[in-house]
Amino acid sequence: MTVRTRFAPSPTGYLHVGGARTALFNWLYARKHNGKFILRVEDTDAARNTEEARQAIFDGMNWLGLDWDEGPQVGGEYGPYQQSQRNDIYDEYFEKILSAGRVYEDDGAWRFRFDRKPVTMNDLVCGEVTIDYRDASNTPDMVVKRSDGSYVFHFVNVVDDLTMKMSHVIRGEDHLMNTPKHLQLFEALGAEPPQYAHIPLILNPNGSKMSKRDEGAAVGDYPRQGFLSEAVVNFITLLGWSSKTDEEIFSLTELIDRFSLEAVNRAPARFDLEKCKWVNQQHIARISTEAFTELAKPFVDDAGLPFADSAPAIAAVKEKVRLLSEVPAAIDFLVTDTAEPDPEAVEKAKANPNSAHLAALADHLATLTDWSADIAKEAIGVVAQANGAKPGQLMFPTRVALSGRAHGPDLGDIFTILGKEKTVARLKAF
RNA sequence: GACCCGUUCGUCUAUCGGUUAGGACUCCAGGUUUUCAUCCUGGCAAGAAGGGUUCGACUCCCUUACGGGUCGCCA
Repeated sequence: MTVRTRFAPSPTGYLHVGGARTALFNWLYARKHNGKFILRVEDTDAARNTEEARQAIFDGMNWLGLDWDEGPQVGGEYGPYQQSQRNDIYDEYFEKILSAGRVYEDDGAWRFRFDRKPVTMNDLVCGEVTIDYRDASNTPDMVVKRSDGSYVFHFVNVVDDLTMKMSHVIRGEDHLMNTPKHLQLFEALGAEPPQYAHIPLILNPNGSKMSKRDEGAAVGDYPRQGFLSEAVVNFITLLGWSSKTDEEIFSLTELIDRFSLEAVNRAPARFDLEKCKWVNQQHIARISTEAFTELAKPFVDDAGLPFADSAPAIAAVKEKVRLLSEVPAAIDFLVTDTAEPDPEAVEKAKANPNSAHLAALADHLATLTDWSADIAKEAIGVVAQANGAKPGQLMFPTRVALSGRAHGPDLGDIFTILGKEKTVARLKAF
């Protein structure tokens, strides 16, 4: 049997992390088992659907690197992949349950008559779960076709999963109680249901349900906040899944290799932006300097810094930032003369007695004929010794004088990028 | 309210009856880096509560508490 999984978002808002993780787990499962991953747009709620939301979902999926084998834009043999275009199919399947006597009219709408019996599902994550459908007051017959003739979610979802030949349905735990309904529909249609796996929801740091406009909720915000897509993928996979080893930094292909539904947790996980940033830093450390420079370019451009001059500076801060968005503020003093110094750092440096030797250092550096990181650093040692100080003690004042910051790139990099003239000038000015 | 699912350091998690309950983030302290960061070492910190079952329970069962989910002619 071929593994076929799907992500079935409704285009009523931006792609949020919960949906992204659902998509991701389906994608990982399909890729791991050499199956197919299908994207299906559940746009039956005409009033709430928007084209922007549709595009946001595509953009989010593309950014995360989750490509689909069948669906909008790529087609496939079980299309169309938008529910708004599948009405003939729904009519056809509705006719089946109608002629089988499983639906009855109620106020112009059509309700599906449940079999009054306990329904047991064998969930790949939650295990065996039984819901008792003998109690009709708890499980009233559901509307499958509205009085305006349109079909409701449960019906179209099942017909689509059936006709699109889904083998596994991995979805949020909020659908767990819907599953018996879907199982009954499959049974009424005489079809074999897919395997279900309900994954726990993602919660806010305070334990409340994560929803729109909560920090970190919108996938679309991550690129402009300076996250790498692989880092975000890595992090949200860790929310509810574990490799069972001490490792936790994985590339997309490593995740495919290690992913399994058995290792998915049952308890909801809270979203921790701090750890997400740390994961991002780990991924930045793993990519090449060239790749990092390219990724940082938009941020440098947006900050109005000249990218052409910035490349060496960007390379110098690769190991210093957690987010790409931190790059401009980390390099501005290297590529412009107008960067605002940090008053706290300046004050601290001025209070440092070794700052008194900076003038001597400037004079000494000015006499040098060759210029390199090593030569300049050696000069610090010479000046320090001449003034009865240790080389290390002169490093901090020099750093602040040149950068206006207490933290930053390696001093050698600063010397090299600034060059002799600017270095001497800034030391004197300080 | 009814029905489901869940509950290990503040957070993400390992543990599938016998461990000094391990790792990671955060925080703190050292070390490396003649500087900053990275990095390394160490530290703080957990089995919701109460009953069983068992020679032995974080692990299995029950109860309670707490958290989440679902109860639409939304998806």
